[in-house]
Amino acid sequence: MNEFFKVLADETRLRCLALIFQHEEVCVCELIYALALPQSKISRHLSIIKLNNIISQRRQGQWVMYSVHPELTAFKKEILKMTIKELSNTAPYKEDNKRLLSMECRPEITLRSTGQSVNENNTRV
Amino acid sequence: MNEFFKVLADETRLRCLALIFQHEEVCVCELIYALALPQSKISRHLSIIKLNNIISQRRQGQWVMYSVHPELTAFKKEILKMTIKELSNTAPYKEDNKRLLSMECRPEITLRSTGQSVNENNTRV
DNA sequence: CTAAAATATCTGGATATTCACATATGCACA
DNA sequence: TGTGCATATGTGAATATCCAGATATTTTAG
Repeated sequence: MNEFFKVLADETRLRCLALIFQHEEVCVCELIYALALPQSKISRHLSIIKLNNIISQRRQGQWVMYSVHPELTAFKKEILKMTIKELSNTAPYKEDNKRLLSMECRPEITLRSTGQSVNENNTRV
Repeated sequence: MNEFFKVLADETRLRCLALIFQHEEVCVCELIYALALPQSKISRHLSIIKLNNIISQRRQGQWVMYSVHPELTAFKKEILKMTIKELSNTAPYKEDNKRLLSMECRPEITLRSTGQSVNENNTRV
């Protein structure tokens, strides 16, 4: 359990988690854009979150999409939901969300508009 | 907020918090006994929790009693309440609680039975 | 096959955390 | 005033974490 809180004990990881929870599924390049942080930093924090089974990833062509882990316990999901609700209207979380929404050519949008079904023909890791 | 989770990201601190929340008010020697850890370790972690305004302390004679900070936000209180509920029946939290209850001459009990007045007939442990 | 984009991982250094032990401080009581 | 209990804090070593920059891997496009 303290390992779970260790994951939440870093602002970069909370910012990633907030966007993933609020947008269902985001790819790494969207997080890099929205958080305006170096790619290696985002990628490393995502791998820490994933190691703790909070998120899962799937490759969609050239992109890797991250989403809430389907087997995340109700308790952890509730903690995250409450925390993100608490943070979502404060800096830098609010701005992160704005930047993501203003991003052009988002992979997620591209996938949806080209009719590629995100949930059907792919397996989650 | 990530600072708050940093406090929860350590098992010793979670164990201290669990007993403080469950018993309203406990002193350091009770925590040392219940957790069976070195005194300096308990004291150091308590000061970290206190620095984050999660608990407050008051001196009662020779003892220092710790309790939930009266101005702890509803959000943080709820997170802690949920977390402790989740942990209370697992090791080592369950055993901590048992040991505390089996402790003889607990200061808290002594204080209650003497009507909170420590200066009259308080005997040493 | 080659190049470029997206992502992951390695590396070394800076910083933070944790710990045990020793010591200091505050309090009660004889 | 001295002694002992309860608690806090200083110290240095061991360990963990975080970071930027470099490099590796996978995939798509040409």
